[in-house]
Amino acid sequence: MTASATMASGRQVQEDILRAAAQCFMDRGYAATSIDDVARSLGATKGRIYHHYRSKADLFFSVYRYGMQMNFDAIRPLAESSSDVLEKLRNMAKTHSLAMIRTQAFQRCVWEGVELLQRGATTPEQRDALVELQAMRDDYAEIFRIVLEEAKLDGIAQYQRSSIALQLMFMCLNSPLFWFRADDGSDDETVDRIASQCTVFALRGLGLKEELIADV
Amino acid sequence: MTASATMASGRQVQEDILRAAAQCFMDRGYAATSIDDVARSLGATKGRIYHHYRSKADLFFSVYRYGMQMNFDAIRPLAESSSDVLEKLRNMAKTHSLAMIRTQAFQRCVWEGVELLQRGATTPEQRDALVELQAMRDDYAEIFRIVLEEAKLDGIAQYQRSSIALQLMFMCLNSPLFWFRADDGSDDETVDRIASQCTVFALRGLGLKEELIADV
DNA sequence: AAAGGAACATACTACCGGGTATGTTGTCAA
DNA sequence: TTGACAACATACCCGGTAGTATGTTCCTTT
Repeated sequence: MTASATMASGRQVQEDILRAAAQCFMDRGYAATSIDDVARSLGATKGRIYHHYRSKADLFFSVYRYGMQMNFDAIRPLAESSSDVLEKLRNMAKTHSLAMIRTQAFQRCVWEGVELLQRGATTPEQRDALVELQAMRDDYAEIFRIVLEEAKLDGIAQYQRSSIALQLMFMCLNSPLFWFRADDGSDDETVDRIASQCTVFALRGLGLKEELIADV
Repeated sequence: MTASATMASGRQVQEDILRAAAQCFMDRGYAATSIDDVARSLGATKGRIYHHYRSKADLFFSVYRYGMQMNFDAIRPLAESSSDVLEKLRNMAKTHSLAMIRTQAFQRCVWEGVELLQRGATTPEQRDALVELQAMRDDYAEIFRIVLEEAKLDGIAQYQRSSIALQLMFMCLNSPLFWFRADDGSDDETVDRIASQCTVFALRGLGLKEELIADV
């Protein structure tokens, strides 16, 4: 009983740290965030964090992984559903955009993690960790790419280079990451409207006809 | 003669520093870039840079301003032309996207500058400088917004909230900033094709009919 | 109840990077 | 020719930060 309570609170502590870290990394960026910042936002000190994570990079990577895991959990059931391509594409796009808003801090860390790899991650171990996370992210994008190609074959979507089309679609769906502020109008209604407009824009961009998008 | 030569080389030196700084800031981000990095990439030392710029922030802001100036120079003549709305919108969008690719390093700094302001810029003076630059950027976006609203009134474009539509359009046009690599296929042909696809995607997203986009 | 360890806090080190103070060299004007 | 200044390079200072080493407290297990 006490053991399970301890374990549960142990997990809770980890999640608290991840959440605080995600927020700090979003607010100031990876390089400009100090471990002390994260600890202070928890009302704690370094010791707390270094007890659970080996380094600043390790903490950041955990945030990255956690964010990607949430994305997979949200999208995989939709991708594996038996809906037709159109329905699948619309659902996945909308769900992804909603996830970007709802888990903004984590997804901003994912974004910066991608940039960290594009640049030169310092140590080789960090590079290895980033490469693995990047592979996770590529797998996620691959789910969308497959649906996209199928939509193109069905004549629903039209685009030239599929890699660029994928990038552009994600740019639209991810867009709220960069300008959405959680404090102003963060009721579900508003959030849904924002995600809708982003999704419609993305699907239009992919060449979907207006009547196929109307109810998004 | 020698005086003008000195002045000219003086300007050249400034531009060299700005270019090197833009590249470094793009490669590693503002916080992770040291003045020594910039100096080293110039085959020089700190002294060279601090002789021309008062601080790291000042250097960064100069890169920001220089990048925005290039954007204005490219877009203003188009916005002031007597073309109809459709032609104006297409030209401006395509030109902007091309500029993002061609002056990538500077535009990445503009992007990060916007983020720096959204976050809390340290000193008040830095904040003031960033606010002024942000105003410059808002003025630039305003040029596009006006054309957009006109296009909507003409029934050419369709969207809900114009602020979000503007964001989404820029996200698409700016997209190459984040995945384009200058080293691979950087011939004009390829660059033009990329900008085209981004522009088509953006215009579609804004609700333009297919026949109005065909020749972009 | 005693020992061992989990879960931290505190105190410290080492280094890096922004900024400055000072030295050096070439150029130009009087 | 000389002094003054531009255009740097060199040497140095110092604050901040990642990481570590060492307490301290409480809980759990036997």
